[in-house]
Amino acid sequence: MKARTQKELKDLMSEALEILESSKHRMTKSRKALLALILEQKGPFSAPKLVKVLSRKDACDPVTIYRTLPVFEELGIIEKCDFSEEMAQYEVSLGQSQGHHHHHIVCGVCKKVESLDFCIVEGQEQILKKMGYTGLTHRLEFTGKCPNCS
Amino acid sequence: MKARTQKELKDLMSEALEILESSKHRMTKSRKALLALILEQKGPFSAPKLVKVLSRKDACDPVTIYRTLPVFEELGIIEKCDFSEEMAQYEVSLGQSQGHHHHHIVCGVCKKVESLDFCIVEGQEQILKKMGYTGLTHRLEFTGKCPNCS
DNA sequence: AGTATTTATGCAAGTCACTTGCAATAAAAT
DNA sequence: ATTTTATTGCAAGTGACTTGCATAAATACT
Repeated sequence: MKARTQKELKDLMSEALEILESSKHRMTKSRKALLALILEQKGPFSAPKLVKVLSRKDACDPVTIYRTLPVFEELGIIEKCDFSEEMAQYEVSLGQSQGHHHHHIVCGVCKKVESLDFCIVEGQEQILKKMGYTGLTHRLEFTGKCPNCS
Repeated sequence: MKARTQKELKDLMSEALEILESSKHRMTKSRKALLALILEQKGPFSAPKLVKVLSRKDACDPVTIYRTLPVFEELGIIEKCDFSEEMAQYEVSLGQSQGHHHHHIVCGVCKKVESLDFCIVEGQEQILKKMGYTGLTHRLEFTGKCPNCS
């Protein structure tokens, strides 16, 4: 994922502000800082990653970050993307990225994450439905060496 | 997965013993207990699950379990099955189960894990190969409500 | 069998991601 | 301006897992 332009950042930020306001949530200093950092992420991000940046700047406490991310998730500002490894990963779900079901491929060497825009798994869920399962979701992650590292 | 029969247990145990002996590894009391417990698991299992049983019996220290599982993994006795959630999960990779690529579905309610013996993802990896990726593997996990919980 | 060699174990302590309780603070609402 | 209520930060805790190190127990050696 490429960096967002200034305009995109501004738009996404006000989109997020609106969501916060129109729910019973408050827009605080910490949340502004967190939101700004989240929006400038080039790819998926984890809580510890945000913690490192924000507590260095003394912008907000780690606990606040861990408590705010689920709030943002609930409001649809970010969503968990489950190429799980050892910690929770999120990505922005505002703007054009909204609601777009996709998977990732992670390079085992440089750890770069690339989003794939195709998914052929959904068809497979039909089989599970026939088996009696309901409310199906899935998580698919590819790992390999990216062209650069191969 | 159904429970293994006495005979299967015996066979798998001696298969494991052989592997241990033919490498430079020692067969100790702790490892015997751990191995026995692992083989009688009906489905995937985690370190903490084994810890609970074995340290209650005073059969072996938690640390030993955490140190032994990677050894067993390296020897091909067990393998990680990555419907990751919050902790590492393993399953036996000896006997008929050997090398059989498959995925799981986890019931979000009762947490029951079922193994699926189909996989249509491998074809999708071709696309990634064309993109220049090498050494591809993938991890696919389904979540839903099982027939009982639906 | 008895001893040397080397692997494996157990304990204590530490790390890392994440959570919880609670009093203090700061946003909205009035 | 003051009340109301959401939010924050600190301290402490949890759970999975790791590391260092001295002791114990397997295998190898004589």
